[in-house]
Amino acid sequence: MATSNQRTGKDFFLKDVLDVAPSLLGSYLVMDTKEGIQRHVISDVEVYRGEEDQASHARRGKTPRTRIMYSQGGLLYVYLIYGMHWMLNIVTGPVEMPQALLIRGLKTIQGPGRLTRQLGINGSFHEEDLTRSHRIWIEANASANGGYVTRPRVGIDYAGEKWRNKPWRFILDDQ
DNA sequence: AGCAAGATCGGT
DNA sequence: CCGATCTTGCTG
Repeated sequence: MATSNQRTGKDFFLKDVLDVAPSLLGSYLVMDTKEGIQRHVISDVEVYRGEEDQASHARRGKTPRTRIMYSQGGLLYVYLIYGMHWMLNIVTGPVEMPQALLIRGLKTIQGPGRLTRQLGINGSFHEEDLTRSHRIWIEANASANGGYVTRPRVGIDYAGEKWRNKPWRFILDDQ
């Protein structure tokens, strides 16, 4: 019997970000564009977890910028860095627990700033709901291989030794 | 109001 | 290694 890929629902995003990260690897980031439906395999993600995490934007608590991270999982957190690169994040976990996953790479496009530019993701996607949006969502990949490696996160030297060294970057095997 | 820093990237 | 480019949040 033919089965089509199904949009990932709310429950998937309500888990702890450290559980969501490996299960997101291999899944499809799906976009509905003028050229039709595009599916990109997610291959590289990074975890930001709690106010204690000195690498996270939430380290200084709830501010206008970080308010989105305190939302229920399933929303997008999209922000501009260095005045030119849009960063694509997925909020995870329950309300009032600031967590997010930075999408660092797809199988076909490496680099968080490069992939948003190529896919046309910008500030208009901020706070978009992945479980309801008609232009962007996540689909499970039945043929995904579960293998991955972990590495320290990139570009967070300011976070101090304890947080700098957390192996919270998750990279799919066979890259 | 002013300022320093930043979850990056592309070119020397 | 360095500059681009602009938002954020802290300081005063």
